[in-house]
Amino acid sequence: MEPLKHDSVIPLYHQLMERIKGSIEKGHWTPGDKIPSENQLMDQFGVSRNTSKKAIEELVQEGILYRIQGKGTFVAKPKLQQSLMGFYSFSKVLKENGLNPKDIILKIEEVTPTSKIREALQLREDEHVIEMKRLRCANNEPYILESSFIPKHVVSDPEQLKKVGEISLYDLFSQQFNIVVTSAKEAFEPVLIRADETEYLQTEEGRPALLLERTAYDITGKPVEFCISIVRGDRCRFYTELT
Amino acid sequence: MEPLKHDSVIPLYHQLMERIKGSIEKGHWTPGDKIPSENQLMDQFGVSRNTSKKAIEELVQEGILYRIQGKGTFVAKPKLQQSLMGFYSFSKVLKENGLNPKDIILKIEEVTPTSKIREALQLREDEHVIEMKRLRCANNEPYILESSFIPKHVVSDPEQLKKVGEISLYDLFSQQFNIVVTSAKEAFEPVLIRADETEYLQTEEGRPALLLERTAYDITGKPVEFCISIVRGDRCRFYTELT
DNA sequence: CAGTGGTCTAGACCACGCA
DNA sequence: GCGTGGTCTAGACCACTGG
Repeated sequence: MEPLKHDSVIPLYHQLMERIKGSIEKGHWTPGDKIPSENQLMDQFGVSRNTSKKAIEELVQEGILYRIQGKGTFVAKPKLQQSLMGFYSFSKVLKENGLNPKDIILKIEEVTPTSKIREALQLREDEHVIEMKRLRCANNEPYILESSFIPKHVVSDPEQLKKVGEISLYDLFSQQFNIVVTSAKEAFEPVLIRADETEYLQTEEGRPALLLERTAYDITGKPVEFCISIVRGDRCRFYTELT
Repeated sequence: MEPLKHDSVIPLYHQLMERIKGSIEKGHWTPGDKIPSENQLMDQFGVSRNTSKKAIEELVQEGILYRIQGKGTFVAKPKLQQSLMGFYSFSKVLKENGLNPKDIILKIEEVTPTSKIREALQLREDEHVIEMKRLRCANNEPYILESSFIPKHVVSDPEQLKKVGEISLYDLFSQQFNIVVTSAKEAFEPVLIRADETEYLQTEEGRPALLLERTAYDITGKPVEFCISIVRGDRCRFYTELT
């Protein structure tokens, strides 16, 4: 391990943060693992304890680590898994109650991205993406029609994507492709159900729906998924709190 | 000013945070004011610079203060005023650009609340509310049709509500009724424009729109406003970030 | 230039979790 | 009892802002 640059314009604690994030990215440490203590980092990188502490505290602030007094510092689960766990990827969507979620994969194929998708995923002109189209159901009723676009270079084996029936897409990213989704941007607007969507969503043309666009980013800030969802308006209600 | 308790179980930086927050609450310092520097706080309260720094940094984290290197530390505006400022009350709604917002007041009158409104505002059976219905425009085009329901007991003089043309409702609450709105809950869902709304929103029946319901709370957690908005779907796009 | 916040060091004592 | 994180001190040098 290279030493930190003590004469750099980049603060030591910031360099140390990058090292720690790097180790998580590379998979040396995974969620739940204990990372070295403040004293160990201090010796290992030749900084004071306050500096190693500051690096850790910032990462705790970012939700990447968590600490337990007397025990140690640990790698946290990606935040998105906390809020987007299991079913939809949208933050606070829910229709109360214990839904029985189920996904039907409609297609998985390599496509040429539209310019909108290419821009969102920051792709070069010639790069392809994998499109996965899913119908997301709860209690065997369709709620969401969703297409995920994933840069081809992040999906080592598209066959693996079929597993999204069993585990969530972001768990799959982390386990199969070694990509941890840590943040996302969303935009949404109300729309009407289109004729070609009625078949899947089992509703009528012109009914209210929400169009949701999400771009998901890995720990380095690189976009790894662009997702377009049509959400049935009669079955979902969205909540937020402002504090 | 009493000294801090150096032998308390409560950390010094935490006590100092309380003192600073207290000074803001009591109005000694108001948004934009410069507060004492780290060195001044250090001398004044008999702590080390790192301790006064930590207190300030925590308050910056909470959004109560902000710092500018070389200039000083300043009191920030309340968070809700940052996100709900001026025009809509919804957090991240915007259609980019410099809108020229304008509200048209359609009516202000005392009404008997529906059970839904009574529940949201936690009212007794016999309590009345003031309804204020507004058409909210930008660049002279209607965007939002909005009804605010306010418990009668918080509005000492309904005439004052007419001022919402000039200042925001929450500024009015604070200045006229001495109520500081500090949090809110929102729920939204896609709907279709109804016939009776077309006249105001200058659009056609059946077009996509967003129905937004917001309950606003004062600093004690008491609900002070329930608001129902119809937002034109073709003119607004909503953004959120998940981090 | 003096004052501010930003970074960093080298110490210290404490409360907590665990063996 | 030892290692952990939590708090705290007393210094230091730096970059930035303003007069």
